[in-house]
Amino acid sequence: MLRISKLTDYGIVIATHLASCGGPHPVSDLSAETEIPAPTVAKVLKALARAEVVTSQRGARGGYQLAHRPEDISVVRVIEALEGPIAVTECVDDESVCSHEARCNVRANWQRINDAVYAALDGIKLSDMAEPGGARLVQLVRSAGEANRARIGV
Amino acid sequence: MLRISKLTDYGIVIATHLASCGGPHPVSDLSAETEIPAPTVAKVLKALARAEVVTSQRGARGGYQLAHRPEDISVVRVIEALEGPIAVTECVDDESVCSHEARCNVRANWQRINDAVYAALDGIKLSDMAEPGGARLVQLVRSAGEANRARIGV
DNA sequence: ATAAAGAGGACCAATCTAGTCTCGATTGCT
DNA sequence: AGCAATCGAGACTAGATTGGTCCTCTTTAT
Ligand code: SF4
Ligand code: SF4
Repeated sequence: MLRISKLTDYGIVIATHLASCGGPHPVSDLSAETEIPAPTVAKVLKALARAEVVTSQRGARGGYQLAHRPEDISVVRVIEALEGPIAVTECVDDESVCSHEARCNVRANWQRINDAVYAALDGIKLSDMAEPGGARLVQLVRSAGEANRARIGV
Repeated sequence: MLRISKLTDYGIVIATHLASCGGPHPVSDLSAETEIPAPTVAKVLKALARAEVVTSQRGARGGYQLAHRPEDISVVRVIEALEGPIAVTECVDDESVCSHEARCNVRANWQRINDAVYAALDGIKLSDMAEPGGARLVQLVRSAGEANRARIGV
């Protein structure tokens, strides 16, 4: 598990699609192109628009397009737009409080892990997701592996 | 979001606690020491025992203890024991299938991201969680940040 | 004016989660 | 042998979350 919600997943798929084709796309087109039901596409895009990940144009010949360049939008932006701040544990989230916070001694470490996950996802931009090869992503995975090996080597 | 479940969190807390004190601990003790309700502690430990993260000893003066050395158990072991394989998206999971898999063009990239997350979490051992300072964890976070910066620099 | 689009939000069914409880099987101790 | 401590398996519930649909209203190009 440790899964992003399905709607968030759709958000990435749609945003990535928008990254590859320019101009404003109405929901109907995006639904056809991504094979995701139109009402769902609409729901996702409304959330993305509120978070200013995409911009909308109403009326005839309107639709959605990215609010910034694909290389300036990270997957974190999309995830946070759809399911709130990244927080692997409850104590890391500002909104909620865990009743054990006061005397939990793994809390500080979770904060660090959360930062690491955030940084990793923030390093991945929509432009990276748009290339099927994912050349840049390979770098990232390798870095994570190195961190792992470095740790073991200590 | 992108949160581990609360039971999993407890699993880490309990396992980390076991990492710092040796001998077999009965549920009642662990409950008192971690301030987690006993039935819940029991539920978590049963799952961990099934996954062979901890071993159990029944009868009087029995209890639970780690099945391996703390430095040989990563947080991934605990997470997977409690909520199944790490799978940020549906398509990465072997069990379930996403209906878009055939023509989804971000799928391959999610697989890479998933690998990165897995590697990062696998690099963190219970022994790391047990030190409040988390000296080794700093390394990891730094690595992730570097990967990010490297990516931007490209 | 009209038709094409998005905005906002209500709504529902299905699933998942957290947590409790009961009963039965082991096992050390005396 | 008997007893009390302790784990094992799993049923069960209430509440939260998720995925998905639908309706009404506003905006805007032509
Ligand atoms: S304070 Fe401890 S128990 Fe509470 S959410 Fe954080 S890590 Fe988990
Ligand atoms: S195949 Fe595409 S839409 Fe389906 S789970 Fe994977 S990334 Fe998401």
